[in-house]
Amino acid sequence: MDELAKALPGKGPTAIEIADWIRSQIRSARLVPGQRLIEVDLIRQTGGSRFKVREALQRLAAEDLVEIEEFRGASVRGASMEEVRQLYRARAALEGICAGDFARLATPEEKQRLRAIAEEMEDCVEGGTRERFGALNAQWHTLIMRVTGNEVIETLVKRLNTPVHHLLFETFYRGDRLREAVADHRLILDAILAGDAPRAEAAMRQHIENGHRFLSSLDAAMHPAG
Amino acid sequence: MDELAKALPGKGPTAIEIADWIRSQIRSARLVPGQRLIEVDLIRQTGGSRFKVREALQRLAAEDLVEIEEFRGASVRGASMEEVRQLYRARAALEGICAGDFARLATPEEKQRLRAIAEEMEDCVEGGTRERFGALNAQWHTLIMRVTGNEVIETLVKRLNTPVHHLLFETFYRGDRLREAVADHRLILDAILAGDAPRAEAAMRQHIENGHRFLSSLDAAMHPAG
DNA sequence: GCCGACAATATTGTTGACAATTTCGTTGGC
DNA sequence: GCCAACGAAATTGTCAACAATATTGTCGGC
Repeated sequence: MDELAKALPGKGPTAIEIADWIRSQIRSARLVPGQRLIEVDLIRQTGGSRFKVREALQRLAAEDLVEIEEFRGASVRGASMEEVRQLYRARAALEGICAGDFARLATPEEKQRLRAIAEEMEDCVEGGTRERFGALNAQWHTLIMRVTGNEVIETLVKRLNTPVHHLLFETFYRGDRLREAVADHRLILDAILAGDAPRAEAAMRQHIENGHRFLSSLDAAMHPAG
Repeated sequence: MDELAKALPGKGPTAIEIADWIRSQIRSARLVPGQRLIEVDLIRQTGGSRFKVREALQRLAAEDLVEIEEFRGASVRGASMEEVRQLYRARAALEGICAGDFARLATPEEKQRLRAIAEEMEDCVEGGTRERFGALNAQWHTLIMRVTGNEVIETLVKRLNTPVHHLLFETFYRGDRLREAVADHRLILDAILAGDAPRAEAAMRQHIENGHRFLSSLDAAMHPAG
């Protein structure tokens, strides 16, 4: 029983906090696609009122993270492989442009910071945990998006990632893919250090396409016949 | 009194319909940034229950289109020029990649359709109305995004556009800018017809950057001192 | 044993009333 | 005339009860 959530202030959690909690449950795969979100359970688990819970579900529905059907309530929406494809294409566009901007605009200190994270990731392939690798990876991508101060893009990418986040830890972060990712990062870093914006952008796009291809092949292996 | 909204079925409008209605009001500048959205008024105007109206507002808040403050309710959120910059950068990335895909993947029929719209827009610069031009422009951009079947990107771009949509009709679609836009479209179309994906992408990015620059200069003219 | 109809339960949708808070007008003092 | 304190009105936040619908379990017929 994970009835944690909020025991902090006198008041109950706000709708945004409840939505964040549900979102984190989905990201960590404690809530899986198709699973129904019963209002009473959410009230018990979060300590929020029914009203707040419903507001939170509406917000999540606006993000297309949950689906609300009349008289059937909310359930976690799973992305189809086709949707995952579109989603990765959007990420390639957004993060690609950020990588180019980074190569053009980042200070030497920022570039060194990027290199430091990349090197720690390389060590992590053999010795570290998947959690550590995932955290470093998130830092790496975020740092690139942050340099131009574009919070809009950062928010969009984070939102695009949410529906597939659990897949990464389940199936993605294994030896082969880790080495691939590290090699991709190396290519991107080289282009950035050389100040070659177009090459940095192209390498970033390739990196994200590779991620999609890997995910796609895993799915094909799991659902062989069509 | 525009208490239109819904007189269709026996039942009242759903939360999504109410949200759509509010969104359209914002897009058409009948609701301006900073304006407060009073629940009672929305109930009168849409015919929805208070509960549905509040659900709709939550959805819009999740889209960052309205802001909800405790005990002060919802108000239309206006984007700062800095945010507009970030937003146009995201659009450049997303629509740029779509233009490249279009050049690579579109059928000859689709390319001809794009050319037809572009030519109608050219006629529209002199003889037509701003509304007609705006509609054609939306068709043009949508057609490019549709060809790869990427609804995710299409939805994102539409959402990114919402906060600035009213500015376009207020200040954007004047003689000079119209001619500029038509010239940009011509460059994009040329690259697409030549099957030159990188050039199409670059031209689309330039087109969107130009749009931002124009908007930015207008803002600078209106708020001269800083 | 399998299947459909019916009842019981569970879950969500809706409404109304009331509490908390802000906003705005008014009054009184200076 | 201006300003602060006060109070009434407006507005939103919350809750509980009830209605509508879906889901589940049970029973009887075949």
